[in-house]
Amino acid sequence: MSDARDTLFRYLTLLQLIPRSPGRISTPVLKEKLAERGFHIDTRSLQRDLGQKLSTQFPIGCDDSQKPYRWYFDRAFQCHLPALDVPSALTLVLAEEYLKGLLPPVVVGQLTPHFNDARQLLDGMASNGLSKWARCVRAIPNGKALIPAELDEAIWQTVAEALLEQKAIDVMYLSRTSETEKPLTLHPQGIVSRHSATYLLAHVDGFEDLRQFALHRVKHAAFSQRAWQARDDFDIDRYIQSGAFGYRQGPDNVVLEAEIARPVAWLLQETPLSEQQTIEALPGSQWYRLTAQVPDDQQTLWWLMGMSTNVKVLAPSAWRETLKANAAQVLAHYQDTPDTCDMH
Amino acid sequence: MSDARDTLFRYLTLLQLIPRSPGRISTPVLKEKLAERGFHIDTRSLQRDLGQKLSTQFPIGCDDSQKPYRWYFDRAFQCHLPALDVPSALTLVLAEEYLKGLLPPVVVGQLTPHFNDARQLLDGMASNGLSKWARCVRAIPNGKALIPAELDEAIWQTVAEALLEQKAIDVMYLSRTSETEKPLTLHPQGIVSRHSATYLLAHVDGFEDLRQFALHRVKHAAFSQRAWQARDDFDIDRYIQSGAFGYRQGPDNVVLEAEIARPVAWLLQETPLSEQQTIEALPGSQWYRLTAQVPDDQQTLWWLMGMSTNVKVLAPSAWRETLKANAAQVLAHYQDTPDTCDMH
DNA sequence: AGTGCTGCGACAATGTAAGCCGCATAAAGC
DNA sequence: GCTTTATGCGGCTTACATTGTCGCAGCACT
Repeated sequence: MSDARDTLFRYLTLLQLIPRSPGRISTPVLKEKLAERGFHIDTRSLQRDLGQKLSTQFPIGCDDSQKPYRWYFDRAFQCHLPALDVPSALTLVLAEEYLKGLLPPVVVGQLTPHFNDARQLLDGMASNGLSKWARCVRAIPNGKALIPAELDEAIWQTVAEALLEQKAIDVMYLSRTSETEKPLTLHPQGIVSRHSATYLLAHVDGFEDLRQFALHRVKHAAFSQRAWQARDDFDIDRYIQSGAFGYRQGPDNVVLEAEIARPVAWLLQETPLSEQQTIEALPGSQWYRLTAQVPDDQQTLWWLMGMSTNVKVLAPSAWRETLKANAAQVLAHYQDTPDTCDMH
Repeated sequence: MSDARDTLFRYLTLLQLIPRSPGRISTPVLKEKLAERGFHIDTRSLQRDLGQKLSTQFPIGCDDSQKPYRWYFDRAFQCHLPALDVPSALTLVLAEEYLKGLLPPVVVGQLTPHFNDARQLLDGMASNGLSKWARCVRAIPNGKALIPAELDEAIWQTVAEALLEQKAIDVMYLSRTSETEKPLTLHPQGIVSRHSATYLLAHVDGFEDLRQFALHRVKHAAFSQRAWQARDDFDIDRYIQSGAFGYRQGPDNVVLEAEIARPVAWLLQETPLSEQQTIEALPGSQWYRLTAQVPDDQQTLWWLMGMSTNVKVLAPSAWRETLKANAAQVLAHYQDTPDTCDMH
């Protein structure tokens, strides 16, 4: 774009081209990339920019162990333009609280520079006003927080890049059934993060069918020589709804009718089950009548199950039956084995 | 800090001082803030920087309806130094997918410039390689996603700022019980986001006890004249664990023992319930034996309830009894009202 | 040893930044 | 209605910064 001889803008472009610390970029490559963007400058100028101007003002490092020097940004550095405002910073902190329970630590770690920036800003305020933000913001996750699966940082990076740049990858995969590591060549098609585990959707080289690979069972990943095989008919939403992750779901919504206890009524008034939802008080009791259009999926059924005695489902009858059968089965479980092991 | 006469650095500082669009900053104020940071420049230079240099290269606007001109950044603009890498961008997209179901739209909206940045980067890649990132990344939330409560942007901003800068606020609050709006003066102490609703912990002016205020029931908020009342004995974690959000929890962990079905065993092997967890196959069946140290809280109990027939709890006996009683009660519910309304 | 790549110091020509001044405009005060 | 004050803006000048060029020095590879 701009071939304006603006030095400021060239500096900024330069700063944007230097990757964060695990990454590196060499001087000649930088020169080339700058040229691509319309900055045709002499190598010497670039060297001066890096070595004398930028590296004195920014946390920029230089790996001079090999001759085309490699430049990189400090791992923790982050700078936003415009600067973060207070509400945004607080939102970031909240977001981090939530995400820590949802994504593998490494993946959240990918964003630490951003979160650090927010924390720094809030800490800075704290030093004046003494508001200890860390002590006044919490996120309570939805449902039981399982511990996110461990995941190697390099693997996440490789897989993410392969998926987006449409490359095939060679992996060592620890099969769930056989407990042995197998080398595979995969053609990534999608990533699904469910609860606390993250899965790669891909098909194995030479095969046509799509399979799921838990990322934390990938032990090694590298870009492959093989060309990436496309599947243009692939639709991730259709794939998920087809039941691949245990969330089989009818194509249409169903109308849920139920009687709900007062606390549940309050909850649903504030955070509704769906856009179409009505709640009416049932005269002469603490109960309410709920009607809502909800998806016909496992999630909703689980939610109803968790509400246990606080919700009486009236329709659809299939759910009613499922819940009833479930309760009967659970009860049977516990009556089969009487409480001989009571430890009280 | 740096009184280095570096123009680049001054430009950057300047850019950081200009707020995003709802915000505005006037030229004299900018001059003052720059001086605070060690940049003592002539007003004329500042004017030139803004009007001729920056505003041609950046999406910066100027409100010249009143005489000290007011400057602001384009609402959607975001620039990171160093630029986002591909894995980070993908992580941001994933994070947004999750957060959309967890935080009020307005709060997530606070971060849209960040997410936009990521999307832009990925879109840029797509135009080359045609990898439609939007079609290959999904997050499946944990548990039933209720619709996050509506919340006004200005209210979130006011509350966040008040909390962090320790100011009291005047609000109009829609009481849950009386259905009427009441004016209150609050002294914010904390924010808790639970599931899809966000609560302000504060005490009412003149009272000592802490109360929760659902942010979506706050209809109006403004900074108050009154001085903020501190409560230095306040500990948000203790407050939550004391049961304030329906998550009463014993102080100690308990040892959960249970028999679990094969799919659950797989799930827990990948995303454990806790750090201390063992799973052993039970010979001659598809069942496994689980032992885990878990917190004694409602969440865990709910999770067990949701697993229904796939988990048979052996200990602690209190949970066993609870689950059993629950099942009995649910069953009773449905048998009280026989299936006369079956619609099949 | 020769060749090519890279980094670096020096230098001169060019370009630019920034203070200063004066003028124009608009709002506030008398 | 006129002055005062605050701000924006164009132009001028100078000191200073930027940048291409050159020469030299390591270093790797041949």
